[in-house]
Amino acid sequence: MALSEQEIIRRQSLEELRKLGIDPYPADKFEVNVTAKEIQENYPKDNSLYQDISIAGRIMQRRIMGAASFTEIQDSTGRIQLYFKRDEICPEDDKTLYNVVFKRLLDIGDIIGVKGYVFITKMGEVTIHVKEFKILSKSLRVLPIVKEKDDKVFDAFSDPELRYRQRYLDLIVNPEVRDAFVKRTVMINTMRSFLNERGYLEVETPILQPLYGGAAARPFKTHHNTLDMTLYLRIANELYLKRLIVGGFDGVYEFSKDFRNEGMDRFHNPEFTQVELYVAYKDYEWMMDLVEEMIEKVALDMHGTTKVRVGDNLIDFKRPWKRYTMYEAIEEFTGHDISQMNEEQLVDVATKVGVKVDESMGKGKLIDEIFGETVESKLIQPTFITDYPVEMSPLAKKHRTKEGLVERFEAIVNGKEICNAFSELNDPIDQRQRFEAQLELGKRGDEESMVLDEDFLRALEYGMPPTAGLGIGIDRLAMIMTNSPSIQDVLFFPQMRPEKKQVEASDEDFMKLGIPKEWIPVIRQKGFNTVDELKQANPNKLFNDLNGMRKKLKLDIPALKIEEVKKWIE
RNA sequence: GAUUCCGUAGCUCAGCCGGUAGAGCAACGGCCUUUUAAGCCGUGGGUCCUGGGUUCGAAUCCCAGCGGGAUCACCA
Repeated sequence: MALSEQEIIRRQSLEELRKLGIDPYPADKFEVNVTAKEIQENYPKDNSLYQDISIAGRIMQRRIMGAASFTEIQDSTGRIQLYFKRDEICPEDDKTLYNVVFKRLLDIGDIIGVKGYVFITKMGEVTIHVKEFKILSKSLRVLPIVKEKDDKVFDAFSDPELRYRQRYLDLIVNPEVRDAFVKRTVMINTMRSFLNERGYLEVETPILQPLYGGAAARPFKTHHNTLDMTLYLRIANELYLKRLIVGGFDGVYEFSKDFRNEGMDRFHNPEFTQVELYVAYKDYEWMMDLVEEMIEKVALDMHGTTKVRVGDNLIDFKRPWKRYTMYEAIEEFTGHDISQMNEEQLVDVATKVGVKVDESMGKGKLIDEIFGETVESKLIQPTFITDYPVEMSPLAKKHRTKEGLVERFEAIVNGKEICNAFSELNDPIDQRQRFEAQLELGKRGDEESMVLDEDFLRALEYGMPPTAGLGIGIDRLAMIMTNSPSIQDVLFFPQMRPEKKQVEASDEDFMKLGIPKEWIPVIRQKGFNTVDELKQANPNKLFNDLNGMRKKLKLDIPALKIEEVKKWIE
């Protein structure tokens, strides 16, 4: 890859440092005894603090004025200004360390360690007066420079493609990105300790599964060589966790990466995270209480309040949340009471509210579609929707009193589902029939219908206690809790198409054609990266272009002759 | 997968009624010993995403491709 002018200069600086006996990548540790944040917070309150400090970070800004300079470094906690004074850095006659190393060979992006003391400048900024500094890592690429004044950001590093492909850069340059990810971890930690406090066991179950189950989705398929068999990446871990309940655990949970081979958009990434929880001897009513309590606690731990701003909405997670049955919700938002309707009447309502109806849709699917079309996006404040049609919920227990429904709920926040839970179906004979009904749906053309898992049925036949189960979409919840409009903002490395890798000929390949070494950079500069590309060039044009570049770059090498050029590409 | 918008210097962007490119920041050379997206003077830096086409001439117009965003479909 051809280097840009600035990259070449940085590599030259690197060499110069080495010539001066400075290792740009030293091996020894650099002891840090304070962070930028600690200084910013505590020094203004007590000016006797931090008079002998050692701190390290990345240079983010430099203002050089003759014999004194200000530099900002950034560590993992934030930024702080450094004050460099020539005669302090270089007390003797030799001013190289300041004039050459600091002023010329150091760049924005380099990582340095400094020792000194803290003071406040005339402008009122907490600053470290540097007594000595050490280069800890030389940066060879130019950092995008984001500047800020009065809360206005200049030259923001905002190109989504660059930000997602080079998340490390995004994290260096955009502090709010870093915050969102820290908050995501706070969220997960809160949930984990909430569940641990209740005595539930965190477990791990297979990601590679011979049968995929527990949800309705298309899987990723892979192959195990030794066993010579197809394996699937899990789309959920439900069926394995329930096997553990059969095995005698009272409560198990798993934070799991699941994989679904479906479309990608701002709410979907092919791999995503869920937490699933199963608790024996409980039901879905009990689980609703748990969800409310846990999510309220998440909001409090993350924001110190139950109220969270998400886009234009202020969402309040304070308990208790609203609860509707699905039929009530549909009636409230559409005026249609569908609770007693048959398939034909449902098709009629669905069509009226704008659902595209097709052959493969059963009664349950129709109700689900009507709900999705008319209700879901209108539920902004946390709301539980309960009692779903049995056809849509092959793993949920039949409702204790309502025919055709199951004991299931979803929590909807900001118009999106964040969790799904039920009283788990533990009747093995009913479960077998439900799987068989799924197979029927599959035959009708539903690509996401579930497959029959014989071992799971065998486990149920041994007997599973009544159990409440829950799945929470961690990424969705993180989006809401961090006010992120896209799932890509809460995943460090969202899925992307791979970058195009350019094939390039080596210097040797070009030299084999008889091209003098000093001309190779010129050829690359002209955009010829492979021998083939070069051979396809018109020799006269190539000859002209190369000599033109020689002139433009004022190269001190003899001009090419047309015969030479022709010989290369014959 | 469909529709639509976008792809110019390291970054953010202008130029797009066709005549081989500009600004700010960053870089380089000066001046400046507490500055504040520092300032001032000067300099350099570009396969204008790729490939075709139209044209005397394309960053600019047309077509195709690649990459990305948004919306829709599937889904969490």
